[in-house]
Amino acid sequence: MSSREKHSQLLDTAERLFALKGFEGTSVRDIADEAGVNIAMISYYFGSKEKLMEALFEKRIGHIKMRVENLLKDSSLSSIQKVEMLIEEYVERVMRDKQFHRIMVCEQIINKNPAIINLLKEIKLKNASIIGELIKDGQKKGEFKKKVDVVMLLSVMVGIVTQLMINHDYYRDFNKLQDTPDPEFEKLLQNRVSSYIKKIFKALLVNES
Amino acid sequence: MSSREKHSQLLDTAERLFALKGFEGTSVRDIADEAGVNIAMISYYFGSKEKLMEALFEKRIGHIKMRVENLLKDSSLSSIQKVEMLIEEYVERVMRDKQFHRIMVCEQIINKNPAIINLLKEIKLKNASIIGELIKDGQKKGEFKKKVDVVMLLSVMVGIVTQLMINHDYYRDFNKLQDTPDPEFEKLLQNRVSSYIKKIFKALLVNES
Amino acid sequence: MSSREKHSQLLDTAERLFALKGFEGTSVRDIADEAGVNIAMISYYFGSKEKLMEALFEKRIGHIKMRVENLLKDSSLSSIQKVEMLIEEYVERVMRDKQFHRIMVCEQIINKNPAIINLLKEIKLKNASIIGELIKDGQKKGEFKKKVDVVMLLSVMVGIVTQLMINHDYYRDFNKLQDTPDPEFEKLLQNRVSSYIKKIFKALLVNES
Amino acid sequence: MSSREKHSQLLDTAERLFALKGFEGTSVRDIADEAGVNIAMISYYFGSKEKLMEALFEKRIGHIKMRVENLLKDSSLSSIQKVEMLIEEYVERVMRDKQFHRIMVCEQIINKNPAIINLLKEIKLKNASIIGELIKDGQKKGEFKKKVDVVMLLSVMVGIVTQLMINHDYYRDFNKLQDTPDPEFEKLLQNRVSSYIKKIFKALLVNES
DNA sequence: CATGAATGAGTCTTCATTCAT
DNA sequence: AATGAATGAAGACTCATTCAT
Repeated sequence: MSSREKHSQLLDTAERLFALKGFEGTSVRDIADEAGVNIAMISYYFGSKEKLMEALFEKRIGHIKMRVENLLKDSSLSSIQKVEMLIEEYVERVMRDKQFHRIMVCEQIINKNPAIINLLKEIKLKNASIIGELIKDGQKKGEFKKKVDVVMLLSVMVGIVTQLMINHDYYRDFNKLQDTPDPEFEKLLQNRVSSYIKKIFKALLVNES
Repeated sequence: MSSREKHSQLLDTAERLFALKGFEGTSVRDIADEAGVNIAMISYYFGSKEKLMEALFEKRIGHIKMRVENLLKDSSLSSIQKVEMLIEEYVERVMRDKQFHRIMVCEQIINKNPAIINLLKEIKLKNASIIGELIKDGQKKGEFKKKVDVVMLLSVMVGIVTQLMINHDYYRDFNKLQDTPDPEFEKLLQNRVSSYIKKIFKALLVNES
Repeated sequence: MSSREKHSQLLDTAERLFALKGFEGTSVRDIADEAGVNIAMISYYFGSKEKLMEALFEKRIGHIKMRVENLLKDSSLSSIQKVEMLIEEYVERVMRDKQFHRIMVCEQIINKNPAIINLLKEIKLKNASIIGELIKDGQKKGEFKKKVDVVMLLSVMVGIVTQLMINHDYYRDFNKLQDTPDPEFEKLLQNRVSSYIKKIFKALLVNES
Repeated sequence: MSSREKHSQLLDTAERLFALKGFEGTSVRDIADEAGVNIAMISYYFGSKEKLMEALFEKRIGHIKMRVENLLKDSSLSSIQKVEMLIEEYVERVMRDKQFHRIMVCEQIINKNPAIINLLKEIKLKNASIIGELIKDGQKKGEFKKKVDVVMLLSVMVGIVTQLMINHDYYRDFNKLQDTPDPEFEKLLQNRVSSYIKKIFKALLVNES
């Protein structure tokens, strides 16, 4: 196993275990053992357990950033179409990176590590401003309502997705979808969540006329 | 300090610290010290740190149960009114018991303690069935749409409230409400969240006609 | 073994091992094992390895303080007699507490622990001022020379005693005193050191007339 | 940086850090980093951390040897003059190589490394025999007293110098010499120490008549 | 019934050294 | 000859729990 591979193996294992047992509930020994790597490598590569966590956030945080630069420029799309694409992308991303999203939720609640808190604050502000731009654009075009609470809107989207990630298995049980194969259920849930959020956003954003 | 008082003091302190630093991040010594109680009392009263957590859940879990028994029977209210009252009550409850709600979110994600997991599953099923009844009632009366995804609906409500609890301070900053006094801001946020969820529920539930 | 005994046993063992292998060269496990005490007791009793060291200093530091309050008041003694008694007492004390004195010398040189550095500075200043008083008294009485460098004088005494403590075995070998029994040699060395320092002090202090 | 330079750089840095933090308190990584040299070089060049220390002693130990070969032969000088020159040289040497002297004192006290202990024993014996010769010479010439305790005499010199090296800053403070520039104070202290030791040696050695 | 004292297992981290290149 | 990467051992310390009183 090469240096790069070990590095990456450690990050992956850490992500899995942090999501499963929490940061404090996971020992560096657990991570090293499961990654098949010497325990000292964690300090060697990352400096400390905390820094390992930060490295994990830095690796994954790009996945959280709204990638809408191109979207914003595309004049062939209506504002609501842009918003819908954004929702789809976000839902897909969270469902794909469930483990990291779980870690992130807990970390926001417990907020101990200042480096991570800052990283998240930064991301949130950036996302809010991007969405804000998109909405202003829609307002100019007369597509969207005049008064829109951006943070509330984002909280709606993020909250719903997060909650359904948490209720993932429970949703399956309650709706008697245990026999649906995993990937199919994932797709189904993802679509439902997407379409729900879109519906909600329409109700909250679009001028009814 | 009497036995009852110590017991209660320990639970309160544990709740505060678990919400602040997480379960694993909080030591029984921290709890005992801050509660002004001998460390051995935690094992003595509750059996173990895990059992203390379970006791906390058992104490607070009533707060999570939807209290709709009376609501359901009241024939003077329309279904949508009942739903709105339910939303208001839930939002108020979460915002009041923020600390416990924080703990609960993390515990659902990390899910290590089976006793708690079962407790939560039970609660969720019960809540879903109660809401299910309410909705069926509304459907019979023709107020609500035919097809309603109950778990999705609950996830929308819970997700939004949770996310705004997490974003509490960030929401304040972003909307330049730092100067609004604490209790006033709490009330404001609570109202906004309530009215948003109500609006969303209407859009998802009510027959447009 | 009672609590007090363990406490004391740890201090004694620590003193022995610190004198033998230095502070950094001694592990808390070494100390605990040799003291026949659980390793966790060191943190439990003292807080940390450093605090254990500080406790050791606080216990022994009284031994270093010049105990001359009574001496100073005694008007039946001449100033030079007082100085001689002081020397005797100091030499005896250092030779008795060799282990601690060894630790102290190293700690002054390496000076890492600020608490100990301050303790030592304080002691040094106090000792210097006490000796200063004694000397001023002798000067008033015309017994001592006008110009006396107090710190230099103390350094002479402390330096000589320390050096002979260090050269203890070597002195024995060089002077072919291997066959002299331990306690006898100790006494002999102590007397020689005392009388040497007295002689030197006389030469440095007393008015030749 | 050439091989020689790295070698030398490592020795210098080690000397500085050992004097500052002690042998055990200094890690090979510290040394290598501060020397700007790869960590592996220490084992590579010297074999081990202990061997590095030994190399340091071998490099510096010449500085400790009394250099009196020429002095002894010079018939134009009186014995007491020779002794005085020797004292001056020694004081100057210690004050110049303070760092190494600090290390040496600690190493004598802790005595863990047998190689170094032997080296020091050898040096001490040699120094004692050289001084012994000088004294015997003075005795033959009738300049010195009959009975002289050589090791005691050396201990007096070494002890005083060492103690003033340790009390360096404290001496400055106590005598309100903080404003005297560094090199000037060094010179001043060196002169005072020299003259004190000379005075003492005279009192102990020279026949009063 | 209540508790101060005690403990062994576990935590993260650092260490000097070695090895493959 | 020289080194970046790697490692097992050891470091100090904290933990939840237990037990004698």
